[in-house]
Amino acid sequence: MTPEQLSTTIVGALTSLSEAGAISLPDGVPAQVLVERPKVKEHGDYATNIALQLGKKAGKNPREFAQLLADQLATADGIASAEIAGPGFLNIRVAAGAQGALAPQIVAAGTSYGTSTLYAGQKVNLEFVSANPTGPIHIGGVRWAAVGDSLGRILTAIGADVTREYYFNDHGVQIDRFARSLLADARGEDAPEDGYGGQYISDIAATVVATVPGAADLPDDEALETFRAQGVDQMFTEIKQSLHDFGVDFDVFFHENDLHESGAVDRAIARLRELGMMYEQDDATWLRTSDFGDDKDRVVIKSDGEPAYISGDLAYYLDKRERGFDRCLIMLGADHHGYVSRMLAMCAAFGDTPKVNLELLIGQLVNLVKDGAPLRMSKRAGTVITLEDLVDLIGVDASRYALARYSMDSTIDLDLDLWASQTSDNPVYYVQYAHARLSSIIRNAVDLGVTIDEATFDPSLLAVEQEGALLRSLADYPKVVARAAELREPHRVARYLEDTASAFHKFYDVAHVLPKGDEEPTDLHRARLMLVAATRQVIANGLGLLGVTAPERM
RNA sequence: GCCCCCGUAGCUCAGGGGAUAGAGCGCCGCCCUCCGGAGGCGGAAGCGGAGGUUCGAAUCCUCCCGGGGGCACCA
Repeated sequence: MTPEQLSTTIVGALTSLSEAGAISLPDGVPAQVLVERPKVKEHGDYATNIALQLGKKAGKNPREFAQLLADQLATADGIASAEIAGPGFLNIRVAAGAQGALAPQIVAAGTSYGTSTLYAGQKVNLEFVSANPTGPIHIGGVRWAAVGDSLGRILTAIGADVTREYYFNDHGVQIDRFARSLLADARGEDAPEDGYGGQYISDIAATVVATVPGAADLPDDEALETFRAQGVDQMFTEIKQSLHDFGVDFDVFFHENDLHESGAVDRAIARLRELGMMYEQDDATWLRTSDFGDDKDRVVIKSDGEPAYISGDLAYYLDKRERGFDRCLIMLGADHHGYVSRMLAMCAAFGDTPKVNLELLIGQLVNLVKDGAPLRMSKRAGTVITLEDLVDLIGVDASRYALARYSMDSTIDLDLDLWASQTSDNPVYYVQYAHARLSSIIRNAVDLGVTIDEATFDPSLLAVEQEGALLRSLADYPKVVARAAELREPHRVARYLEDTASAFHKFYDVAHVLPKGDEEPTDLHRARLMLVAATRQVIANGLGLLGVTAPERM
């Protein structure tokens, strides 16, 4: 009995009551009802507020309505009891057998447990990181790498066809500054005033010189072009490698340059012109974004005839839509939130639906704390902490978990001493430890001759309170995944895993799974082992969605 | 000045309009003849403030006070 099944059961009961004329629902019987887990265990396994919601509409007081529903539910399969509480809550207890039946289902489903078809057939483009190749990925980008990749996994789990995309800005003045910085370094000159600093500039400059001997001695124009092309290439290779080592692989690296060279920018502008969304003023060409909620209109072609930055965004968005993406998601840092309204307006100007065809996910910044003080300087980049710095300090698993564990709406302070601790308590180890412990039990079971078999499994044996609690936690998983996907909130998966790990430890504390000493394996041992196997599967699946390893041993 | 995010336990953060607001860390006190004590149990401790909507608000709305980040014919 999962919450979804319970919801269906309640809908069935409402239907019966309605058909029997016991209640009259002006709006009809709802397709599903909210079933939640009470905070207080005395309130039962599940609770629903449906009587509070429908009572008034049905012309009855909520408690009276709840009583009718409770009586009807009492006859339903899998329901042990239904009691009215407070103003009209219905507290429901599920029969032990109905609850335990989930365990073998999870084991049979394996890695597919928790997946669904909510987004089946939807093509989703997920753009994240997209850092300029002028330096290593810094801590802000790392958050999007962790969260974005996890979100991609979660959306895939609900059936979406996800493309991870990195918008590679190789077009503008940032790149020029980068090239000039490299050249200056290679020539032993001071870095340009507006240039990039840090050891990595020297490293890359040296690599360029090694690849193209004499590059620094070329005439300025040629030298700059060589350092630009080679440097961007080097930097980008490095970025891809670090992301790959971080477990993040993109399907598409999209070059901004291509938009300009292919005429895509011109086409996008022409399209908007046809739609009547453009006008000329002060020798510039403007897009009417203020018609769609933006503060003011935006210049698309500057008075000098050059395209403004937004022109690339227009073309890029149109390109994604033409590639067949129903939903374009873009993850940006809080320092870019100013773009949101103009981007959504741009989407509307094309005749699309903002927040459906185009969604901008804004995430807040990350501060790192070590030894109680903010950590700012990188060994290699000098100015900011990089992805490699973070991985060196706490490892890939802890990095990904730590960054994905918090709501993106929160500015977070990561205590590196906590996340680096491998022997002390630390949320990622708490969850991984549970997985290792579960794996260990399963290993030992083999030695002791305890086997799980769906045919002989008796769900009613899982009657201890902690077993029920753990089963209910496992039953929550599909909904947690669906909700994390729909809200674009991967942190829900991490929090769920912590709750489930806790439920497991509580179970483990009171229920011995394997035979002690010379004891012969019993049905109870086998039933509990089934629960252990199901729990291990769920935790492994959840960690997989976060891109964190599920260790068999630690 | 305008816009976005945040303000919940000593710290870092969860909390789909529901009942007695949770977790980890830290602090105090307990629990190992047996499957991994990297665990479990108990305790102290909290929704920035004021109004409003609602049967019911940490959650929705308004204002105020704090903190962070943005407001180019830059990219």
